[in-house]
This record gives sequence, C-alpha cells and structure tokens, in this order.
Amino acid sequence: MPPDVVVRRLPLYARTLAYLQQEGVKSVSSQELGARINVTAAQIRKDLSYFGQLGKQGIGYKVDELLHHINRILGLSQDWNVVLVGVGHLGQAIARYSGFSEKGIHIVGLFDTDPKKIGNELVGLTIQHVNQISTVVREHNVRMAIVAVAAEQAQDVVNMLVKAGVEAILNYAPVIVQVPDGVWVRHIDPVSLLHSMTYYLARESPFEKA
Amino acid sequence: MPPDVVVRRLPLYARTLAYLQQEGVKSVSSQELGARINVTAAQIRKDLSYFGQLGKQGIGYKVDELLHHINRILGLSQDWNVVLVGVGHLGQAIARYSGFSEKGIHIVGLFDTDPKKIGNELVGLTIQHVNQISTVVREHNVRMAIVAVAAEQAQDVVNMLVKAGVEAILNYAPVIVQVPDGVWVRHIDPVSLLHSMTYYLARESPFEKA
DNA sequence: TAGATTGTTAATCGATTAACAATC
DNA sequence: TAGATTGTTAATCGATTAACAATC
Repeated sequence: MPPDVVVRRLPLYARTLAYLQQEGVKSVSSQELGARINVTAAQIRKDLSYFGQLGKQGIGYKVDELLHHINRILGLSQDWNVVLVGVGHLGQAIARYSGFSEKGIHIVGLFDTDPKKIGNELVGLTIQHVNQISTVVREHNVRMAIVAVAAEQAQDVVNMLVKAGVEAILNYAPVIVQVPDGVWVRHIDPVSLLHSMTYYLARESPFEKA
Repeated sequence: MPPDVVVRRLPLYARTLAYLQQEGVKSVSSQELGARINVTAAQIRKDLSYFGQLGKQGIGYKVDELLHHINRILGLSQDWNVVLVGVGHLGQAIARYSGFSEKGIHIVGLFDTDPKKIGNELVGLTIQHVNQISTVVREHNVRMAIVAVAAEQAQDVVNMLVKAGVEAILNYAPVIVQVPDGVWVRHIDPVSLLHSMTYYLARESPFEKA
C-alpha cells in the first residue's frame, strides 16, 4: 500500500530515532526529525500517515514509541538470518562488519567457490561451497542474502539463491541482476555513485569557489 | 540541466555498454539496452536526449560511440583522484577493491586517527593522520573523497574534507551528513536497504510460494 | 486559553510512459 | 521501398509540498 519510496525512507527514520534515543531525546517534531536527514517535515508526516496516527497534535512524536512502531512496521521485531555469497575482500569486510547483527541481521552462512577458501573459518563460520546454499537456507530459515561476488558470477549466484527460496537479495556486484516476481533486489553500487558525481565536478571549474 | 535522476542512471548505461562492448556487440536499440537493466526503452531515449542526438533512427545506438559519449558526459575522459578516510575492515576492503581504479577512480591517500594504523602501508600507500588531509588534497588535486569511518566521526570527517576543498563525498557511515551548497554527497547504506526489504518479507507468509 | 504541531486534503511539481512523425 | 527505431512532444502517473482544520 505505501509506495516503495516511503518504505525505503523508513529505515532512515528508524535509525535517526535510535540516535535521538541514545542522546536522551524524548520527543521530536517532524520538523526536527526532518532537519537531521534533509527531508521536509511535510514529507515525514505524509510518510508516517501511511501507517497510522503515530504522533500527537501540538506535541510531535514520542521517540521511543515511534521507533518501536517503525521497527515493527519494518518487520524488525524479529531478527533475520542471511547468507553471504562471495568471501573476497569485500565479502570478508561484510562478514566482519558488526553493523548488521547490531541491527538484527545475522549472517548464518558463508559461501564461495574458491577451493582455497572453502573450509576456512571466518567470524565463527566455515566457508562452504555454493552448492550447499539450499541446505543452509532451509536449516536456518534464511529469506535474505547478500551477494558479493564478481559481476560475471552474480546472475548465476542469484539464480541459485532464488532456487533455494531466498526472497530478498542485496547485491554488491556491478550488474543489474534479474529475478522473478516476488523476489526483491537492492543494489549497492559505489562506482556508479562516484561517477554520477564526477558529472557535476567536470562541469564546474575547480577554481570556481576559491 | 538534466535532472539528477537522469545523471544517476548514466553510469549504469555506461557500464552496460562496456559489457556489451566486451561481448562484441556493435549496436544496441534502446529496447535491448533497457531489457538488461530493467529500464523502459522510452526512458533510455528520453534520458539520452538530454545530451544530444546520440542514436540513429531505424538503427539504434553504436555501442562504442555511445559509451564514449556517455563517458565524456560523465567527466570520465579524465581520471579522478580520491582520498579514503577510515581504514577499518570496510576501508581496507575499499582500498583493495580494484573496481575503482579500473573505472578511473584512484585512491591517492589513506587516512585514519588510530595511532596503531598510522604509518602502516596498504596497497602501496602509507596511512596518514586525518590532519594531513588538506596537504594530500592539495598535492594530488583531489576533488572527491570516500568516508568509511564510524557514524560518530562521520560529520567531523566530512567537515574536514569540505574545509580541505573536497567537493564530492561518498559516505559509507550510517548517518546523513550535512554539507554546504556546492558539495555533493551520496550515501551507501546496506543496512537500510536490507531493512526496507524485510518490510515486504514480514508482510508475506514465508509459506506463500511453497 | 493560546501556541504548537499533527494528519490529511488539495495543489503543484516532476518524472515516466505513450505515441508518432522523422529518418535511417 | 519497407521496416525499424530514434528523438521529441503530449499525456499520464506518482511523489512532494503547501495549507489548514483538528486537536493536544
């Protein structure tokens, strides 16, 4: 029902509320919340209104309450198990990153195809061959995956994941992967983001604001 | 002049054209190009039309030509030097990732504040203290930076970068950072992307498509 | 009560898509 | 020439913003 743009902003709201909570802030207005994340007050109110009447006129939003509410909306009352495919430099950094498990995302399987890596331990997990994906997905109730393989292998890996029953994929490989209906994909693409900024830099004299 | 959404899609077009080139494809229609990246043919034509008449009726687009053209539009006829701030697990993975330099982005400085890291070598660069940023930015004509520090330090680091003259920042820290007008920022936020997908998974029975 | 701020509707803005004449 | 496909305009769709009554 709410548009996907709105759903994509919710995690940002949640995170900002968590920071406010840490700072001991008890209550925020849409104005204040928006200022922190460069979103207009109107947009925040509109976005939140898709999910009910979460604030109070004249008062604003109670930080604890709204955070809890958004987390529930996002399905974050529960934790989520994910598998990670590709244990190169990037995959290892992802596996070691504590920010996922702090936010309820637990990596329960590491996969690669490199025989030199298979069998190695990393953050308490044994790296397995990709042909073991289905088993781990079944055993650990995995519905999401992170893909950190090279571009050439990404589509094949995604196909395997989908076949194994994975319904949501975070793809770090620099290709748009195709998935059937009912499967969600989001892409992480640092090179493209950088290239979209060089566009503007190239157009503006480097001396302009000396 | 072209909207930012369009500029953000250009790198994707460029990359896809580079793949087509590798595959030996000489010519593409907007239809074919779009199919690879889930963009409608109309959108591709509209997007490209902001930059001139890049194709030929009845024929389509010549891969080499269009790629070259888009690269020039994006300012990728030249290479770009960047500095990387934060050399934790993620920063190290970024520094080691060859995908940047393959695409014309060269990391010319590594910075951290951890005395244990300063002085260490990584990919041929010596990790320096963040107070050396200005010097390196000046020496190497750096206009872009990558930030891979913890959330708490991100805004401070960004302030230093801006002060040093950096005009575009790719931020991996999980906070929206504030920058003055004329400075570009793009965020990389895997946790939020995952959380925006749990929204849908939580709403759909895990057994629905058994 | 007066002031503040929400929730919501309506107005605006911008982006995507459809359609088709131009042309290779 | 006939068929294909662009470039572009107009129509549609959707998202953001403005505005304000409701209400804390």
